[in-house]
Amino acid sequence: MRATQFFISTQKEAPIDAELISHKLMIRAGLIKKLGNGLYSWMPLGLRVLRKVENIVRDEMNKAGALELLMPAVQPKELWDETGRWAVFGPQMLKIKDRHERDYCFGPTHEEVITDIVRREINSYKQLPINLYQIQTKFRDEIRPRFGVMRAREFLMKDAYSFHTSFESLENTYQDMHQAYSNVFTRLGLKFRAVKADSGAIGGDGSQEFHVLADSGEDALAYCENSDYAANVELAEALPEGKIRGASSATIQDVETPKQTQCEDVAKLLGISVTQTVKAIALVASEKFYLALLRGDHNLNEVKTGKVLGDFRFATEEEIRANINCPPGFIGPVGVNQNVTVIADKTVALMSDFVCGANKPKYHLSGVNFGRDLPEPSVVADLRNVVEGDSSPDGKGKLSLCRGIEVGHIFQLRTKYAKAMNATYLDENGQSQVLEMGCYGIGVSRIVGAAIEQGSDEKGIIFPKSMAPFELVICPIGMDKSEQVKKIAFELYENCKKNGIDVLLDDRGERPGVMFAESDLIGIPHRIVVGERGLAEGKVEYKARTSSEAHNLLLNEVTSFIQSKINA
RNA sequence: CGGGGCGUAGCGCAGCCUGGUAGCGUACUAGUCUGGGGGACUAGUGGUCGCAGGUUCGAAUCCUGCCGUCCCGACCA
Repeated sequence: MRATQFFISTQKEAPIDAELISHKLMIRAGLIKKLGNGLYSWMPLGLRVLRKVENIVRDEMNKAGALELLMPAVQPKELWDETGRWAVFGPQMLKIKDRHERDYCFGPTHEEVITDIVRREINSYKQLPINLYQIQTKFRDEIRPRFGVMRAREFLMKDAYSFHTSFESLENTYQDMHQAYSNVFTRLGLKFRAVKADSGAIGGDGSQEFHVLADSGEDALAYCENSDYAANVELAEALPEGKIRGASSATIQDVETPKQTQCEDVAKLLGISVTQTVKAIALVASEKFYLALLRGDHNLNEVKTGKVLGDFRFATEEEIRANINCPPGFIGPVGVNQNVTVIADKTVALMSDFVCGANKPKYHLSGVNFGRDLPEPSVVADLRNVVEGDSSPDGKGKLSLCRGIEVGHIFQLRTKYAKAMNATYLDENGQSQVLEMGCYGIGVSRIVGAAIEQGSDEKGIIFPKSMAPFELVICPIGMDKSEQVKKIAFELYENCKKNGIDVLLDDRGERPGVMFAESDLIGIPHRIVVGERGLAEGKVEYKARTSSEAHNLLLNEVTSFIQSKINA
């Protein structure tokens, strides 16, 4: 591609509303343009990157035996009523009406549509298993779109759906998809990790997420250094230390804590470890008032808590005062009335001689013990987020934490959708059976942002070679002054093209600084500079995007050298 | 949806408090000089100051409402 026949529109300054480095650089490099909240146009340069990602995803899906199809983006309400998800998805689904006032949505996902296709077309066990996928635009009316294409409302997704006669068959395909996903992210050149995950609104039984590792990621991940255990913190099991509660030795007493409302401050005042304190979090679920007990240094895990209480919310200050007659900051589980249900994290349940709120302003209690000073908690469950150093649930060491960007998610849906939509087949015995189902998503457009989070420097984007918009840029210097430079640059360009190199010839006649700054900004991995200086010796200059040093190449070795770099 | 901020040229901003000629940087156009890391100079193009009301002789500026957008909390590829 010649730059004069292409469209490059870089900016020196990033828009003020861009927070993440990837968002800033994608705007500055002119890969995307914002149209509205969570809506982005992919400019020709950005689309080249997106297509490269898409093609790798497609290739690996095909290799794994999945079949590509394309379903409508707009879907009728009736299908969603069959599974009850018209209501469940709620405002996240963009609902629209046609001219006849019929209800439709712009598809946020396609379980219903694919299940409808399969129940009509698949009748026999002989046709199974089958794995169908598409790469298509989705729309989810996110509560808070942000970070450019990382959390856009409209985005490009690869979604695959498999159907089976047995759970065993589903597990096989699930493993195949797991491998295919690993292949995709490896080929893309990304540092990633597969983790156990919560299934969320999609539902089903087992699920795993694939995360690109980045400090800016929105998800916290826990993993074990000594084993392959890894899970989203939403799900990662938090084990208590030890198995039995220590004996009580202290007597319960009031301690004055005039200003200390947080466990850390109380611990500091008393000169004890924060791990000897217990915090009580007031929650309301189904109109009932709960106190959730956590160790002072632990945090409530809302996904886990939701599994215990169902839909819940934090209590308001008024509700707290009404139920325990005490302002927040000094509340605790001792001496509460019958309206209050105390639930405890597993770690708390094993604590003895602990410190907690006294249910009167400016006081805490120390030396508190279950069974003696207050009843055993009504429920003991895993309610907290794991922290660095917790024991790994597989018993093989300690957990570490890192952050990730979710770029893929695979689910074993089992019969959730097939049952709701009556998707059946006839087995070998002529019996009607419900289909087993799996589904597998990759956020194609998100991957571009995630890759930039992993690869950039002060000059701009450092794309992995798999996704760079061009593999090579040729920068002729003083092209309009030197016929020789121009001639050689064009010859090199033609030669590279002939050899299958994805090359950009910067024939705009820009000054060298501009060409260098822009090609670095957009992340082209390899650069050849053609100038009179080098040509006098029959040489051109090569520099890698990631290297600070350049070196000379003989003209006749350029294409083979670049090819070796690209294939390395 | 709750809390906070911001809407002035493609992008980044000043002007608003104290009402009276709409400005700066960058980008863009033309020319000259330049020519190995976003170069210099000169001359230009480009804005119904988010929208609608109101106050006023006069509103980017003051008041009211609406809309958009961003940040902090609950969703997801």
